[in-house]
Amino acid sequence: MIFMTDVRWLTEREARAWRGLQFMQMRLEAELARQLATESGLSYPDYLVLVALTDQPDGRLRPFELGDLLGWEKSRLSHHVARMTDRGLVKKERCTSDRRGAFVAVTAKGRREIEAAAPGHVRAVRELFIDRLAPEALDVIADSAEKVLAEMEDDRLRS
Amino acid sequence: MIFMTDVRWLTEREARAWRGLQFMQMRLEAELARQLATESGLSYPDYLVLVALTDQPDGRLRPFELGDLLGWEKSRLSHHVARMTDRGLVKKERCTSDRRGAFVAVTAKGRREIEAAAPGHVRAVRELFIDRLAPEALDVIADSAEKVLAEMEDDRLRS
DNA sequence: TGGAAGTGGTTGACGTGTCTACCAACATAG
DNA sequence: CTATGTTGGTAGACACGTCAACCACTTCCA
Repeated sequence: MIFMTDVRWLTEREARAWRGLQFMQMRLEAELARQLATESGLSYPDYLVLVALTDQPDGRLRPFELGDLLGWEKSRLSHHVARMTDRGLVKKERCTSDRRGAFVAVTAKGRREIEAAAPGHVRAVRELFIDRLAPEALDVIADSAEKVLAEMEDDRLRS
Repeated sequence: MIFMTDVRWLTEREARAWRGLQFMQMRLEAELARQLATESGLSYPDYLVLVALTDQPDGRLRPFELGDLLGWEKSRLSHHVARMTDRGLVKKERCTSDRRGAFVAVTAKGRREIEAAAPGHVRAVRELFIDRLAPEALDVIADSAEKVLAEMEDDRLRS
């Protein structure tokens, strides 16, 4: 039986990291979303989908591959792809090898829009985040993220 | 005129930090939200609101103060408080000194629910994040977040 | 003092994300 | 071959977040 007194509350030092991270992330996402929305017709999720698709040689992916790449659940992906299809940014194609399946493919319009949006987005990521931190700090952040993600993955497999 | 060739794309080192951070944050938020939802009746936003209110001596705040504390826009706050009011977690009170204004106050039920939810949430934050990183890494993260946030604030004031 | 500008807060419409349930096709063990 | 479980994907209901418009009150200054 676990009692409340067993809880190890966060120390001031720990809380500073946790709250800081939460706040930074919230502000960064909001600012980047705003920037994308005003300088292009894309939302941040749209952008991520189009990056993943245009990284492929044939500009298309099976939905489950795209979902794994982005870390999205299949339902979310399905909804989002439907909205993007309505706006003509992507289209669906039949999959001949598995009749359940499909492909999500970037359209010409999708390519035009992401090529227009990418420079401004990358510039914003630099100005807001990358160029404000020392390379060593970026390495610590990258190492930390990989560690945390790897251990979450371990947990998932063990359960 | 800015040409695409002027864009300084992210180096592999920079992209590792940026993508890692994004992914970690996404997974952490999802996992914490899931944990809160299953072990209590609260969503993550509910939790944040209740923490802010119960931190106050009188358990209440003006909506704009609460919004500043959480970094939320007033519209978001208004919507969320309305939903929480419907569920009896908070209630609104009149503000006598400014007749436009109001207070958002925790109810007894709200207190009970957050006291029940907090230990599990803090335990999850520790298990998923805090306890998996060295204190020095946490300090670097805290410093980085404060730097990024401070410079965003500077930008905001300058513009 | 009266009107314009600013502040506190709400609302509605709409895009987004999650959960649950569901259908169709595949894989495979008997 | 067929029953059973698994995988790929969709659909609806609902919670959440943003934007723009709005109302009510306050502030301030001509």
